[in-house]
Amino acid sequence: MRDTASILHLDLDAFFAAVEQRDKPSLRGKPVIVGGVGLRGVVSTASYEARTFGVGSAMPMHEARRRCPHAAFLGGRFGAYRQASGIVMGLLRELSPLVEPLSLDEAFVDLAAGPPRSLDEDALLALAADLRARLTEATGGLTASVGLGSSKFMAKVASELAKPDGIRLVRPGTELETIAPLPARAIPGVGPATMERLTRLGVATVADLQELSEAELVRELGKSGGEHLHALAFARDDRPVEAERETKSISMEDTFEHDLSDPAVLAAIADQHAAKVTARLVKAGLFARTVTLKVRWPDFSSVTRSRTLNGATDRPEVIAQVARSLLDGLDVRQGVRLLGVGVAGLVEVAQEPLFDLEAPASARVVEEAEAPVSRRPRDWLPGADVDHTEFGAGWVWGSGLGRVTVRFETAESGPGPVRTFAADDPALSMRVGPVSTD
DNA sequence: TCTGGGGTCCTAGGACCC
DNA sequence: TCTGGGGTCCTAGGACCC
Repeated sequence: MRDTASILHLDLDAFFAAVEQRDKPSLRGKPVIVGGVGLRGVVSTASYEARTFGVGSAMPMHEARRRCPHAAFLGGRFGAYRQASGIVMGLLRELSPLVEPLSLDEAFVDLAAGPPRSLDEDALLALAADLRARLTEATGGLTASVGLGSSKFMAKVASELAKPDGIRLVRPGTELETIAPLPARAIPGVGPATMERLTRLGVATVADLQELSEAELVRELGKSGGEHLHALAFARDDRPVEAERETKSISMEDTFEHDLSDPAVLAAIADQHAAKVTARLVKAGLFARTVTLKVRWPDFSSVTRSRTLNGATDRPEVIAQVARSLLDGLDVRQGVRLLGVGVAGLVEVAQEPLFDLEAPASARVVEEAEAPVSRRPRDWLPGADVDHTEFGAGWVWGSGLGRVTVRFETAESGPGPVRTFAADDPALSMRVGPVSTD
């Protein structure tokens, strides 16, 4: 905690949905839901129009469809989100070198670490207003909420209070009165399980939380969680903004449309996951010592099995072999809902066993994992960018029964016409380039 | 026809070592 | 007629975040 509100937290409003509305003029002002479009998908982001129907993040997609059947349901274009995010993070780095991204749509900035500037209230508010205006300009119409406060915690609380499309500064000295009336759930780190425990202790608000001793909270939540929560309840937070955070783990997992119970099929999927994870490992220039296999059962319970090797590796056949052997130790006859492979214990130098003189993973591995797959029906994900030789740029409105329906419009075009094609129409192709589907 | 995917951090028990 | 005590590593599970 410091005596100026010089920590900034920025949160892009309904980010994924907003990018879709920007690039698809016919969806502006309408409910848009981005998420998994399969049987078992969940909502990633709902536009504010969709939120008025009670649709929110992490909600099962079938529930979202029930609540808001007329919404546009899109699969998501991470290339486009990454591009927009990059523009925003670039603007933040112009303010200060100390920028800590939390995700594609969120970051902290330590304004006291930037060039010499006034950090008084008016100057900070002007800076935030200017930032928001430039952000909207640079991203083609996205909006962000900005919070300013004397700590990470207060900046985050402030941006939450500013939503959507606003600015909020919590004046140093007013932290306690700002947070006291908020629900305890508003404190980052208090999720459903912790809130359940707190409710049993009679806690509903942050003010209630302040009545509990640190010892009581430690007894209920453990040492780390209890001490941390007690401090935040009194707005005590001196965590620094950290620009560089090293990667601790890399993983890939997949929930299947239907549970799988064939060991050979599962082993093949484990291999594929291992190859993709290794490709990312190699791309990052890292080597891993621990391989983890994750399985979710039909009842949604899950188990993990891990093995730590003597040396660190970046070879896909090694990681795949370990994943397979971990899978061998599980009885999959009951069915498997999700299979994941991950690596941890990451280091920057190979520590292969000395007797193993083979070179680290070849470029071939990376190419294989990244090579574009041939076009299959499932590539016509709703919302994906396509090109037509005659009609130009458009996006997938829907597909099925060997057909794909496309709306031809772009961010600049205004609402455009809809046409339907055969799914294998050679005139139609997935768009490649910076805004392609990820 | 419930409940994604990519992460981080914490806890707890057992092995192992000095 | 027993059982010390830290520190570290590994494994497994769980809470939480976006």
